[in-house]
Amino acid sequence: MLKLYNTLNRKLENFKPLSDGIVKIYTCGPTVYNFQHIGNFAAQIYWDLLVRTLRADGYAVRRVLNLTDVGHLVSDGDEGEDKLEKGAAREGKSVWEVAEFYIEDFLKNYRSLELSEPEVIARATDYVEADMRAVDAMSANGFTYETEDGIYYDTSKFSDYADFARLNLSGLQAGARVGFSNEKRNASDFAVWKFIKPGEKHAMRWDYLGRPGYPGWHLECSTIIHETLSEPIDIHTGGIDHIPVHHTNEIAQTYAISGRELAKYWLHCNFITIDGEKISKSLGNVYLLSDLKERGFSAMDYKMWVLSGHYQGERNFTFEGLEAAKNRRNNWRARVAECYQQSKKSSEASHLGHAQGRSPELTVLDGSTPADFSTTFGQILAAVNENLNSAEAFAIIDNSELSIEDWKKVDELFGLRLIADTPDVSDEVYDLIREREAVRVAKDFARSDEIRDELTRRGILVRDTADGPVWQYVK
RNA sequence: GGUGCUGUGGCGGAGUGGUUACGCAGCGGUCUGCAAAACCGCGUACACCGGUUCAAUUCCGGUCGGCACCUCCA
Repeated sequence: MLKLYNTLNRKLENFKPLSDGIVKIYTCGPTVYNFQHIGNFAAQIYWDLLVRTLRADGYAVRRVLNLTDVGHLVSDGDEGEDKLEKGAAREGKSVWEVAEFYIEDFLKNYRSLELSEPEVIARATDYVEADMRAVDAMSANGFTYETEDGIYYDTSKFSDYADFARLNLSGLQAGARVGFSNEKRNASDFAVWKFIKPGEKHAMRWDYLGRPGYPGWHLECSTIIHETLSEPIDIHTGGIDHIPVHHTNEIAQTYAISGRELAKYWLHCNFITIDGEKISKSLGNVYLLSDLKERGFSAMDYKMWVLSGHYQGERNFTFEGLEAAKNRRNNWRARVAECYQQSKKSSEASHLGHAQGRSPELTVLDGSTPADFSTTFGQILAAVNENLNSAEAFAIIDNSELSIEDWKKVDELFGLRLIADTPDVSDEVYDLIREREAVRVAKDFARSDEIRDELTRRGILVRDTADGPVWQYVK
């Protein structure tokens, strides 16, 4: 039974899909005006684990990921800059080109992390017509009002507005920013559509209500869910920073559009810090996956690090920690290589007739359904079912004997490319290993070392053990 | 000010009312032509102060830290 921590009621709950066997998930994706750093990808890794766990549990998953390619203002002051516009100015490109470039980069990195592809990747700009219909609906239902600079959501019309984030609206009032639209009726009101004033620069613009404008900052998620999955959905994921504003507003919008609940379960991941500090440009600690690669760490090493902790915990990234994750993964790969050698050994043994008289894997089938969680992989899956506790699952992997079939399942569950990155070696290499052992036993150490060097050149490390030589890939 | 998260051995990081988490690194040993690895063993962690309890790292209260969000942000 899968258990998840639901932000909706701040409790660990047993997961039950809205309709049997199918799980609808929406993930808040990146804003594509810059490179995504490793913290952004940590979130994607956690949500990928969620999807893979659900699939391992036998559910069909339908997931939508959005890409925010509509520019939004940097600040909510009237003269704020648009991030995409800013990026475009910086790079001498059009806003559309900027979005395209960073979407490509995001997807490239996303795939390098072996993250399962969402069924729908929705670009916000493809849903602007739908945004307009959404605003129409909210207005028709009496949730909006118009000001000089846009259409606003009247949060006082949604009595549950503060519930999700447990907001203290009067406190919000006190802290309200001065100089913000004085036409707003409530401090928590927000724009669902913004008008572009005459003379104002804004490359992305759409005509609506007889004037140019663009959708509000939070609208796309409500709209995309409405159009693709249709609310209510099972699970909505995002970062903890989304709780107070973005997700609160999504819930409010969806209620105003259809009167329905948006999602049954809300999962929020915590942030990672780097060397104990927030990831920020001013601190100069914004690492990209490409930066890690330059230091000799693969995307899989990073993923291994992310999965060695928990999505709700505050993680502290250090290169020392990454090194540990990398070593651990390499050790697992050596174990995969050992599986090949075991099966090779036993097939050779049986070829020589040594294994006669007993069938090696005598499985007793009594026709009953096997108790999934009693197997080695079952224990691993059970750990992950406890609110995605991959750290616990990793400890089980460390302490259990895994067959090659188990490793395959582990790869399916975590997407760590353990097998793909650890192919069995060729017969030629096996011959070399055998030859080396033969000459070594004959005490021809010169020839033996020569062969070892040759194997090293091919990336193969051979260790001499009491049970004969064992190979693994050079780390 | 508001909302949360968090404080575990050198580092990372789970978990639990009484039993070894785990990984990485380190140390000692075995093995070994060499090498590397492997294997075995080792560290008596749970911020502090109280309370509950036969027993608390694990529950309750307080204290002191650290961090994030509240403004686009995973």
